[in-house]
Amino acid sequence: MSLGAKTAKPRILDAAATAFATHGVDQTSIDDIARALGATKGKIYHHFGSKGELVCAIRKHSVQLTIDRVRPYFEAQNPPPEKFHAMAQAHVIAMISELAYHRVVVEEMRGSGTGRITDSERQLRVEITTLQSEYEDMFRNVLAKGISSGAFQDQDLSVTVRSFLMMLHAPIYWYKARGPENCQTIANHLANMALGAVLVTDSKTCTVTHGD
Amino acid sequence: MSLGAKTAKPRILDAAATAFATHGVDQTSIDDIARALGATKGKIYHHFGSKGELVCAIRKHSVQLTIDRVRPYFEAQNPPPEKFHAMAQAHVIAMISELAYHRVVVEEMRGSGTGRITDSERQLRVEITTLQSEYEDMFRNVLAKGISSGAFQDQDLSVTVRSFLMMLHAPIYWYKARGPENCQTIANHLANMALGAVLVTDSKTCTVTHGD
DNA sequence: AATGAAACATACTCCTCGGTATGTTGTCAA
DNA sequence: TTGACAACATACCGAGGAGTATGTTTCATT
Repeated sequence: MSLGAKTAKPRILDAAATAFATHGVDQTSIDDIARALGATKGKIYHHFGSKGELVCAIRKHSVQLTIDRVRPYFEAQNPPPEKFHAMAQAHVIAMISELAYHRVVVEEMRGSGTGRITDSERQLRVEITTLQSEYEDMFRNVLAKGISSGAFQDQDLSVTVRSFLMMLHAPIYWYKARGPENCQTIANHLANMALGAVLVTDSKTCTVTHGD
Repeated sequence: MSLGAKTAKPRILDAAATAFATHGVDQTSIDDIARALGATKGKIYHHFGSKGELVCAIRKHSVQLTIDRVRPYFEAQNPPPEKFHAMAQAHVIAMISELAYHRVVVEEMRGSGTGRITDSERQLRVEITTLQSEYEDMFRNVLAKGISSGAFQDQDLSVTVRSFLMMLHAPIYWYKARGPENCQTIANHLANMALGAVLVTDSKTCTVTHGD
């Protein structure tokens, strides 16, 4: 298993992610997904224990995909600003490239899902949280080094990370494919904004000197 | 009506917003909200035609609250950077101050709600869209002037606005009240980041452009 | 006092949807 | 050939919840 040809499981994930991203998780029934697959509930429940497990599998896949795209730039030997910019750019490209999967993640950001959760779902939840921490830590690391070097502003790391990551998530809500080059443009645009958001700038220290 | 004492309608809105924000819209039944009010469905359905109408009312109120808080700073006579910073700060304070209402808005960002929509709900939807456009236009305006004056980067306005607004929404997901002064700190932090994201900075001109 | 409407409470309908139990088909090993 | 198991399809159940129909109380009006 897991060779070139797509087996049933990933195909289900794709269909589910697309449906969830389009109409929302709660508005999408298992039958809807099955119909999109040209199959029935039986197929889905044969591979996934519950709807919650399906959602979790999508979330995990989303985070994993993002990590895979960003990590190479994290491990490169560059000064913090360049490294940060490259990572941010990779993040946006990830968002755009697998739009459906990442949309589901954002929708489930509030907390609990369907109330009753199975054991394997609890397991998945932990793995997801771990992966997310691992991911955020990469950015935390770059930011910390940038702050030490004096390139980045010295402010609360948690707030900073969560904030600009939120900004880099933005394309999820409004991106419409308009050519592959458009994707690079947007990614660069957002990466620039994110970099500007964390950089120390002289024009900032002199412009906003009036107290609040 | 509409004097100091809260009438039934706003009280319902408050309870609904709180419940929706806590457990999610779809996971919250009308009975749940009624129970939180110490009442029954009858009360709610007497004041609102459907669950969708209730959600829309919350969304509209959320946008209106935000506009009311930001507009004063928009109308002040300041150079774009200062004005932008003040507006961003006001936005964050709005998010934090009426957390529940704004959470509902973000959750409903994907598009359609409950499938079947009544007439008055359709009406509300239009009003909400109008208000949102009006709100975004304030930022568009400031940005445009800042670009003309050379203070802000000349990039796609729509992308820029939606992106940093997303960042200013971030507290919705993680803010926990820890004193009133903490609110100001966070608001200033995020406003600084947003400003940095749009400002022209010399250190940024050496942006990286590796291929992908 | 009589009346009507507003402001709810109660009781019920109806349908969706997650989950399950069971039937059917293909495949592969012994 | 025949079991045995994976990989589904079909049929069904049961709970929860949106919406409604109708009763009940309060209150202002005439």
